[in-house]
Amino acid sequence: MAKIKKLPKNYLPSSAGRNQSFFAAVYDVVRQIPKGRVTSYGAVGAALGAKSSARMVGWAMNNAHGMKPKVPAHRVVNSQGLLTGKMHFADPDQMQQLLEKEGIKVKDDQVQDFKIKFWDPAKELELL
DNA sequence: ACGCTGACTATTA
DNA sequence: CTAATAGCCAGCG
Repeated sequence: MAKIKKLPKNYLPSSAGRNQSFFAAVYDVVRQIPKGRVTSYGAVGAALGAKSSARMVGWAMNNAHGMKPKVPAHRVVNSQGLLTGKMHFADPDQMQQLLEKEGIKVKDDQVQDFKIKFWDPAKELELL
């Protein structure tokens, strides 16, 4: 796997061909999260080589609202499997509803079987 | 340019 | 178990 260190400026998304920003990479990864799976901010960051920048990932999600390519931010939860960012959705309950609709059980803002539903981009996209 | 903020995480008490 | 703290780094005023 090509190791990406600290988000090089010349990071080129799959087809964008344009060095957007750290967010482009984040969105790209988040969009690839399979239906019925979830991942964590730290995992996404780790896949980008910025494992310590989980906040940046979350912050990127904040910017993801209104993105043309829909970003399934509801599939991204914190390391505990908690829907910490649900409050940032148009409707707080939307996040849980979407997850449950995809077959993910959510109880009290917590993803059930989180370790089973967890999708690690760094591992699944190792060939990227 | 400087300081504050934040959809986080891991560590320590 | 919960609470507090430090590390992290890109935006924004």
